[in-house]
Amino acid sequence: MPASAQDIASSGIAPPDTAPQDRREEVLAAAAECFMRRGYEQTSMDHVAEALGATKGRVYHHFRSKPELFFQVYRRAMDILMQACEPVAAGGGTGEQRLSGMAKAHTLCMMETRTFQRTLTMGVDLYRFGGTGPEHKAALEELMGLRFVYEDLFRHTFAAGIADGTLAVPDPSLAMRTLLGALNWVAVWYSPRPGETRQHRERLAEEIVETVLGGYRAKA
Amino acid sequence: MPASAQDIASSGIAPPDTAPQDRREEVLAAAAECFMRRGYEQTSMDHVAEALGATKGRVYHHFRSKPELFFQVYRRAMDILMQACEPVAAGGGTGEQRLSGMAKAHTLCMMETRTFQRTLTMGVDLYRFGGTGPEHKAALEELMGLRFVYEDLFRHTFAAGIADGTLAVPDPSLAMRTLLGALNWVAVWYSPRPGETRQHRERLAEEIVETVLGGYRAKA
DNA sequence: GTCTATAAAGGGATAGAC
DNA sequence: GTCTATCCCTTTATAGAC
Repeated sequence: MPASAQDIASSGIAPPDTAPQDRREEVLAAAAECFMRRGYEQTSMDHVAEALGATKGRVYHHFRSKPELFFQVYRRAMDILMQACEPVAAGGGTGEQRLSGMAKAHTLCMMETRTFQRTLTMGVDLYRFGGTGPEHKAALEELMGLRFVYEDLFRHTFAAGIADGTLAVPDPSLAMRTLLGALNWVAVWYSPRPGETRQHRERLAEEIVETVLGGYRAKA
Repeated sequence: MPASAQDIASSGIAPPDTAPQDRREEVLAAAAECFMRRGYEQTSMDHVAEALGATKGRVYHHFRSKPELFFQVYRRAMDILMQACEPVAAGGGTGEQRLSGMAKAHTLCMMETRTFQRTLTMGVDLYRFGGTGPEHKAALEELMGLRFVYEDLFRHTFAAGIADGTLAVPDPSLAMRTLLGALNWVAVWYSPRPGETRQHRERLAEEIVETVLGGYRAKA
């Protein structure tokens, strides 16, 4: 890393080797961290700035408002999930194999980008409780649409698995919800251990997926 | 009911047939109602007062602060869950039968006190990450303890089911987390339909429990 | 026991300096 | 591109009237 956030902030100018896109990224990551730790309402723009070692001026330069900042974090979270799961969903194998792979990829996202993913969860509440003004209704609708597309990957894979005989659920839509519920909850209780490696996370993800997909009852 | 909240508020005195404990209950119920409708962060003390047809003076007379009010609501939410599941956990039947009954009871709580339960699970995290001062540390610890006791009901039932051969999971603790994750998520996506009855909810709860406990793979 | 009025603090957003 | 200073509104909490 060429320079810390503090260095950049106190210098007042962006170093030549830091692209404008990356400066914006830094603000976005700081916001995700804050939203996860304190929730949306209790996160102030000052908190986000403080996490950057900067002041509000920098945050407002990159994002018009607090809702705007939240929406961008939400969108990024969705992009991460989609890029992780879509290739698996479109790949080869039985329905069960694809679902298994998607579930593992989803779980790893919950572990490795949990600040973004927790913020994503809050977005649902914001939508349902009307926590932001009606002027943002349209933006929220669009983000909810993204979520629906992602969920559809799972619904369709369930349907494919039923068709090829490798999956058995009474209702693909309900199955998608309970599966994603179990996996999304990982972002609530999981926290990385010191010295943890990618291998450890993959192993844990596999154990989680095996537990959930296999069910809890003893096999007759 | 002898008098409405509005009547009491405008009279300025408590009727002789209303015990002080019940007056406090009314405030608590109003707070719970607000937390259910708007979530914790978006609820102001004025909102609670408004729901009572009163002003803040009344709320602050019974509860020191907003965190105090939150803690009391949290405790009530835990009581609801505990009273629903503890009898089933202590009842008869195989481990699988008890777990099944507990899961159904838990799911019904998620549906019927939806936002209430969401405030419960999400709200504690916000406090744990240190938004409030150390003066609430003790109260917070106690509430976390209640949650642990509740989760233990499920852990122990998993262990019992493994012992009697009706359940099969690699790790009871992990199984508890994925199961409660799937069920807690119901509070995120569920919303009651117009004209919905208790019977509809029970049927849906049973379908959810069957999907989760049975697993998603086709049985060989 | 509840109300009105108000103090004190926090936080969103903007303007203009550098 | 970031900072400082500031406006204005909301919210928590308290003081004292009734």
